Amino acid sequence: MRFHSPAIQYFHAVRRTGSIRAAARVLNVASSAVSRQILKLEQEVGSPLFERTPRGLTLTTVGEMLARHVMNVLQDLDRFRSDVASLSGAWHGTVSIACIESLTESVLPDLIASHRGRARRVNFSTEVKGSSDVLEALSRGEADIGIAMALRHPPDLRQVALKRFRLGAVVAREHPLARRKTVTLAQCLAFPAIHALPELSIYHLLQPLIAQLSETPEPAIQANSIDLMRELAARGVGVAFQTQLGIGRLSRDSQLVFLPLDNAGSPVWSDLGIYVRAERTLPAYTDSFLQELVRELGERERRENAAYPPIA
Amino acid sequence: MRFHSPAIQYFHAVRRTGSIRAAARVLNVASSAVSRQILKLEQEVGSPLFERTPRGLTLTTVGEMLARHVMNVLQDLDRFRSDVASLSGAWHGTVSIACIESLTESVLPDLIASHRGRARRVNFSTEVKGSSDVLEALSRGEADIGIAMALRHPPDLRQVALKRFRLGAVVAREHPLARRKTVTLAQCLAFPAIHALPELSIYHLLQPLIAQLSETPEPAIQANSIDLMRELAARGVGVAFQTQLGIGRLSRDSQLVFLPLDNAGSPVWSDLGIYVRAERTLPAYTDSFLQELVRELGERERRENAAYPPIA
DNA sequence: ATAGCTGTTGCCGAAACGGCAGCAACATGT
DNA sequence: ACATGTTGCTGCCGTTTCGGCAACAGCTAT
Repeated sequence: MRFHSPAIQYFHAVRRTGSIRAAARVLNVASSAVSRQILKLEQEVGSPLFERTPRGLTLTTVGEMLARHVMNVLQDLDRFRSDVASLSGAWHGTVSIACIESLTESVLPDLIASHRGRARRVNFSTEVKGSSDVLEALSRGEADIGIAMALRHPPDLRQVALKRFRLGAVVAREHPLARRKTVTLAQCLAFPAIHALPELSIYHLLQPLIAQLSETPEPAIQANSIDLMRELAARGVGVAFQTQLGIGRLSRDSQLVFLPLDNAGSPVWSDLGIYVRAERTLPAYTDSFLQELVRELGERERRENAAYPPIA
Repeated sequence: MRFHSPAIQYFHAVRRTGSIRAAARVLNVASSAVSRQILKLEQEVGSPLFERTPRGLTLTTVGEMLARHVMNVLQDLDRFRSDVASLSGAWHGTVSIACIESLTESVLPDLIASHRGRARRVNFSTEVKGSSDVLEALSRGEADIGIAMALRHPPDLRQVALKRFRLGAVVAREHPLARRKTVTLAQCLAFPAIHALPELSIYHLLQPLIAQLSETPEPAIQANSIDLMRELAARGVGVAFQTQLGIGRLSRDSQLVFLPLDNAGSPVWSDLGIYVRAERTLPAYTDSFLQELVRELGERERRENAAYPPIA
């Protein structure tokens, strides 16, 4: 099923690989063929699409516009294909997800497992990144669904849902704070703290609050892995900070305790956004998973906010 | 600028014309070429796209799916072209509008005239239809922007805005009712009435209300032209019904009087919707006009509802 | 200088495309 | 009933486009 002109597909490959010869290898054709199609395209558009550098090719402004068009075309072709396939009962395809680390402990594996229980022939491709990288991967068409901290998102992305989770301190069961219901940041920082590095968005949530405190002790440990921070907290090394999403199972085993943060009487929210390319219609199997994802996150938001009601 | 394979464009032409030979005439190619491209497409998709009848070709289910894809591709290509053109300062293109008759008296001509005053090279193509035909033309890709009574719209259309206007009686200045501020339907029907035929949506707004009345006299005149109905009312033939949108200028000249309907103490609303194909990104020049249209209709809605405040 | 990478360009065979004329199937009008 | 107009489809054949091979110039790193 290859109705679109080779120029379109070659251009797409060159954009992804950043090189004509690399694109030719991926496409299993000679590099000269790719080169010629690109030159033909540039002639038809009337303007260069790439800047030629000794190391490869970079998109020009017009090139980026064409890239957007080509992405729309190819993604919609995918959708068409899946529509035709599902007409004859074949419900299969690959859902590509880019998300931040908080989802990997419980939300995402639970959802994927249960979804595959029902739809065996839907495959998944997941990639864990920082929030801004998630959005970028989505913009570049490298993922279908993105889950990231809800920052300002570029206009070519659509925020499907926005869920708020309370940020809290995470400590081992034996920790002195563990018996409390909520904690303030100052109370936490009286103990050794495990802080996120700036590449994690938790850093940007907590930093302004920490800056307001009169006394800011040196962090005992800094890390860029939610997983590592959680395990450190479980071993009693110190107080870590994250949403309860990231410690679901361990919390159930009662090794870890989650204490929602109390910031001068109000909660500290961590906003999670679900994103999709705006100029796109998702294939049915992808949309189906997206709906479940939104529902599940909404359910977790409801449960957690019921378990930890707003501070009066 | 013809990057897309001939198969795509030929298919599009065949879908529009409903015939291979007619498509060939439009495309300035031999019918055999078109026939072969369609056959090739069907072979690649693995399923027939058209049903062959002695009179021409009709889309199959798969064909409609492909038509949707092809429409997305070609409309997005248009947008890409306009994006590239506007990069070099050339802001031109054609805005295609399908709308109901109420807009033709004042709203649309005013807007188009003022828009062309600022952007001389943006052309317009307008087509007046019934509400459901407007939506259908939009779905088929025959128009960019649709304005219609806000009925249930198909899922492939997006309602950009929804504005409510009061339905009222329209009478000549000398009419006995002309001195009133508002009128009830019963009061109107005491006089000869000019009714809309079922093909106009006003019919479907008024019919349920008329059915509730104990006494329903025969309509003096039935018509399917807003324009004609207005002119008849101006000549004192009877009472016509419409929103004030349709009688803007004549009302200013005081030949006609608009009397908002009072239905048991509450207004009778006529909802106007502005629609766009959902799976589509509009070219910049089209979007610009759309914004103005929404703003202008919002402004009229505000002004009219201020002039005729809700019945206490 | 050598080796490795980049994109581009002649040359040539292969594949795709399009035009012409003719086919069968069906509808319409005399 | 017959002629004439459709419709889409199919050999045949020339033209255009595409792709592979090999060679080239430009640049980088060793």
